[in-house]
Amino acid sequence: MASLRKTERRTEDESLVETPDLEEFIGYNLKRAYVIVQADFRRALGEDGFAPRVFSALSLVVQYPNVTQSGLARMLGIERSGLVAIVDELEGRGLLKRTHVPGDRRVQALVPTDKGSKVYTEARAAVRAHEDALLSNLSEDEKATLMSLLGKIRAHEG
Amino acid sequence: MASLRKTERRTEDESLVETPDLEEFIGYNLKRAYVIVQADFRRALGEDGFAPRVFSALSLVVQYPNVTQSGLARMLGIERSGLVAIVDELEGRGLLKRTHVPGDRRVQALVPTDKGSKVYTEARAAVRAHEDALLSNLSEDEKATLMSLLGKIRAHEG
DNA sequence: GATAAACTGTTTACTAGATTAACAATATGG
DNA sequence: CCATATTGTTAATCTAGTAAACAGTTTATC
Repeated sequence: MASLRKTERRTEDESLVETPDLEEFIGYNLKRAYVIVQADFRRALGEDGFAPRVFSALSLVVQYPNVTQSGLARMLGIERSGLVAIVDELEGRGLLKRTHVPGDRRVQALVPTDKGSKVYTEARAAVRAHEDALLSNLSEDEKATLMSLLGKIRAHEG
Repeated sequence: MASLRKTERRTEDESLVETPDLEEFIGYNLKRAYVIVQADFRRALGEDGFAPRVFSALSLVVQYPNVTQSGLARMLGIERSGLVAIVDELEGRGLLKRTHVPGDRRVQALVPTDKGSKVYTEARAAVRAHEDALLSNLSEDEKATLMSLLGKIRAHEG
């Protein structure tokens, strides 16, 4: 009998079928995994929680107070124009303020409110809990490895 | 001096800043990595290449000829309604045919045309080349590990 | 065999996320 | 001073995807 390539297998009826090409592709697997994590994120944060990108923006504003919108967009890897709605939402919910900066009248630095910092800390705990639960079938080592490998892909940023 | 948690570091001006929380989250890293791979996929396949999801659909139709649209949607993890446009595109480009099945007048099985099979094989080569190039900083072992870890996340599918 | 329930492909309406191009206000570098 | 660049913003557009409804058809149940 001819040897089988590792991507081939026998089906119930003994016809020869390769395992789907798709499963060989990192991109496809990345997408499918991302969809799962993202859906669970939303489920975990509930009705009036944050969308992932809003959470990300708040996170950076809390950790880098006085960041400008341009700077924040750059960090998030999105366009300035796309950030406006996100900042509008966070400002509308009273979680940050657009403040202007003495030396440059173009920029408005983003500063978290007290409520923003508090809400962020709670949301972060919820996100951590969601990831811990969802990824409970990965060991700490495996999570670290995954991070590191994703980091190698992210090295192509910028 | 107090010890620093591993997420803390000194900045140029010696103020204490944790590394951004965001970077701790699998979801965020997954998303950023996915954006990069997806963008490179489109760049590599060019103007009138396939969008990732159209490529995925064609792949499955070639490997599972006579799959139904419902079945294909299930495999791809999307809604039946969302698949219609994808199949329309592939049929419009002459890469597959909707054919009806003797025993069930509801379903139309999807069959790749000769052109469809040929075009798929070429596209697959292009996608492999894109991934090989983009992920050239990962060893084969690392790629296999990444696949396996993404698979553990995908275990939550269905 | 009648009737209820379920499934298939489809259309329509909608939402989310994102990009591009343009703009006025402002800042910076020859 | 003048050209160039940057900032935040709006408006138009695109893609990917969902949800709800529908007609046609099949399956299950009584």
